[in-house]
Amino acid sequence: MHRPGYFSITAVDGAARAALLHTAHGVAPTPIFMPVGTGATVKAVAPDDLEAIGAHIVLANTYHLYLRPGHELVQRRGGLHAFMAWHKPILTDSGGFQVFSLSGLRTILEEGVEFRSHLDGSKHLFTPEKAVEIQRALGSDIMMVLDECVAYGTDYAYTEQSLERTTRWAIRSRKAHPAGAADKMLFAITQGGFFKDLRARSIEQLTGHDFDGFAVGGLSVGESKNEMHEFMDYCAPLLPADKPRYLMGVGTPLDIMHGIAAGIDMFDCVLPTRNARNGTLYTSLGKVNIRRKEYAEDDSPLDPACPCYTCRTFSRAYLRHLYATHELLAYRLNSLHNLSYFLAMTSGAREAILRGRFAAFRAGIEALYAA
RNA sequence: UCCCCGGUGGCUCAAUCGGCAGAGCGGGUGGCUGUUAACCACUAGGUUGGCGGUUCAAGUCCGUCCCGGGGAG
Repeated sequence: MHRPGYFSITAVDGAARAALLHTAHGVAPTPIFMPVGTGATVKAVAPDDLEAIGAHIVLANTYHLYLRPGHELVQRRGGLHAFMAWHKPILTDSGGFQVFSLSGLRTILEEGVEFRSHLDGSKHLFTPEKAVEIQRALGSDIMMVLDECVAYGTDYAYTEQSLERTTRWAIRSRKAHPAGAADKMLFAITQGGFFKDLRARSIEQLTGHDFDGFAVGGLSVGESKNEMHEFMDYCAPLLPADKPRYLMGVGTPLDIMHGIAAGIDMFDCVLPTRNARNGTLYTSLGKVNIRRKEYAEDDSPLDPACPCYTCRTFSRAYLRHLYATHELLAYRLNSLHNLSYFLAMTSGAREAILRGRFAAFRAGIEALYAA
């Protein structure tokens, strides 16, 4: 069976699940890590490299592409897949998080959110309908509803008011893009800050409607690890078991293992790509800061257990040299490796779930990053 | 030989009228979670070319020597 939106669970291990998510551009195995390609590019990495290291879904951003180069321009080029030459699934974020992170330039109204471009100060209005329209024009496979992500520390009253509005916006989004329309999925985003009753209410309201998947938003906004994990554990089981569950913006290897254990299927995070560009690399031996002097004459591969091009071909000494001298190749090789690592880690988790051995797999990852 | 310009952290250079010697880069290290991030932060590092003088106080003013650059002869 192959139809976009179809989500078939193949195996369950504790709360962890292994499944297949069908989209108009192919089937994605979960749990999955989705590299972030905000501006229609996963920074420093070409699509053929992404495919080679096992990426199945790439993220792009409504806010950024709407501002530049413009969603209509992308549509005239045949949509994002053709434009960026990535022919597997694309998930687009709605711009809700950008509205949050650009706070100060924005005003939230019932109708939508009014904001000023960080590029030229021009004024714009995003409504839930507009966000859907933009994402359809981009040709996204998985669209996200416009939501409001409240800052860590937001009080109960505002968080409650905000989550209710996010629910109303989600319902308007679904009306703008009815279930099953045009082979494109639409995911709702649950909110509720750091109040469990509000989290439960948000989930209850949104799961009462026919969305193709459900995301947990509003985590990794400055809270402690313990709080983040506590809320992952709380929210995941409340989400429908037969739909994909997506934890937005998370996270570190430990966070992802925790999420998978809680029953999350999808993750995205800038960490592997941003940290790669900033010199922090994830390996089977733990984190490696390639800037450090101790690697200056280290002829060993970055990660002896990693089959990626970077690790097969270059020494730590060379990678350190490239980074220290600001050579552009450093960004590509480091990004390629970090993405490889995250993708191998999540596909490894999937294999472990299929064999009923996820707990042991998770323990192995946790041992590497024990604080 | 004379004239002019200069000598300050590893490098390139700031420092008002004489008033707590700084920056950028480089060095060492940390951070980064739905990307305004090839970014941000911390830290080490000084006999201000030498010697003497004036002054409450000198990188700064005076004398002298050394070094570098330019010019004249």
